[in-house]
Formats: sequence, C-alpha cells, structure tokens
Amino acid sequence: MLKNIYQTLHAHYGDLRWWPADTPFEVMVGAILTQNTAWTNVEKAIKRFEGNLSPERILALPLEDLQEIIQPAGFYRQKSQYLKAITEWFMTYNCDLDLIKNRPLLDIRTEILQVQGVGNETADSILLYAFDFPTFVVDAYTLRLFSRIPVEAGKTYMEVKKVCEDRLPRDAELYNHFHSLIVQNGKEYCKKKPDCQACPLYDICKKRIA
DNA sequence: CGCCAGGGCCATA
DNA sequence: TATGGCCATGGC
Repeated sequence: MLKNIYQTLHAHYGDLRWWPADTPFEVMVGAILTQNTAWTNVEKAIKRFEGNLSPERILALPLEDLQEIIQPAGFYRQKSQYLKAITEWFMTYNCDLDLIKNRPLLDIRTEILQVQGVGNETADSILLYAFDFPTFVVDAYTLRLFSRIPVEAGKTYMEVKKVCEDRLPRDAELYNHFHSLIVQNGKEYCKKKPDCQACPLYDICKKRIA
C-alpha cells in the first residue's frame, strides 16, 4: 500500500526533488527558518542575506542584526538563536561535509538533536537534504496524509517514520523524492481543509473530507 | 477579519 | 508520555 501511494504520486507529479537551496548550509538555515512558517516567508528572509550567507557571517552577526535580517520568517527571536546554535555545531566539524557524512546515521542524528532548536523534523531534514543520509522526513503534511490513508502507521513522528523506513528501501534518493511528493500533494490537496475531489489519491484515501 | 504555514521549547500532570 | 501555551510573519 505504501508503494502504491508513492507510485500514484510519482505518476502524477513526476520526478520531484528537493531541497530549494544552493548549498548544504543553506539547507540547514532553511530548515530552521521554515519551522511552522510558509516557505514564501523563508524566501524573503534568505534574500535579505543578499548572497552573503555563510557560517562565518552567521556567527559574526550580532543577534539583533540577525533578527532583523530573518524577521520576515517569523519567530525571529528564537530562530536567530537556533541559527547560531546549528552553525556552531557545523563549525565543530569545520564545515567538512565528508567528515559528517562518514559518521553513523544514528550517532549524528542523536548529536544534532541536542542542538537548540533542532527537533525530529529539522534533524531529519538536515540529515537527508544537506548530507544525503537515508533518514525519512516526517512533517505536518506526512502526518496528515497518514491519518487519511488506510496505512496503520501510528500517530507520532517516530511511529510514522519507523513504518516508512521499515517498508521502504533505505535509500536517500527515494526518501527525498517521496517526501517532496507528499509535500507537493499536501500543498495542493491534502491541506487542513482538503480538496479531495481532484486529489490523485482520491481512490486510496479512507477519509474523503468535503 | 480569521485561518494557516514543511516546529520546537517548556511547564504541567 | 502527552497535552497546551507560546513564539511572529505574510498570504489569502
């Protein structure tokens, strides 16, 4: 059934791939800024760095200045601190991508979860989209989708994540692709106020709302 | 005007 | 472990 969902979405949307960022560090920044925030607001914030978005800049910037830059993304007081925290973590690896990628997935995941402002979704987003680790990303769209399809995956983040990882190959490309498809479908149809009539998953969903 | 958006932290029970 | 309040902006 899970593969049926994937195949249906793939047939409808094609080869979607993410993350909308130019560098791994931009993925990390975007992952923080998009917490409970529309991506259009994140784009506004990113643009205000005016092309000068680096770990060194984030650390050098006074907190107040950083807050002013990311202000359009909302929650700027806490997110400014989160950005400095994740950047400091990145610096402990000298921003060396290979060094990070060579560490065991579960070790690095536990480690990054200790960073202030990094919860389950932010951790998995960074690990998958910045460092290509085969870790499944669950977000609000994913939880909503699984609450509406006939796949018993539990309710919590880790329950849904485990089911997906157990039933799908441990493949970063696949997880990237699948999550992109879920979000794209979520934005268009599987919203809080869903548009089930035109949704490609119409025949699969158990709950046809509205 | 109210609702919502690719969460996480913290206090409480 | 599991809720609930809080954080803030911009689009619709």
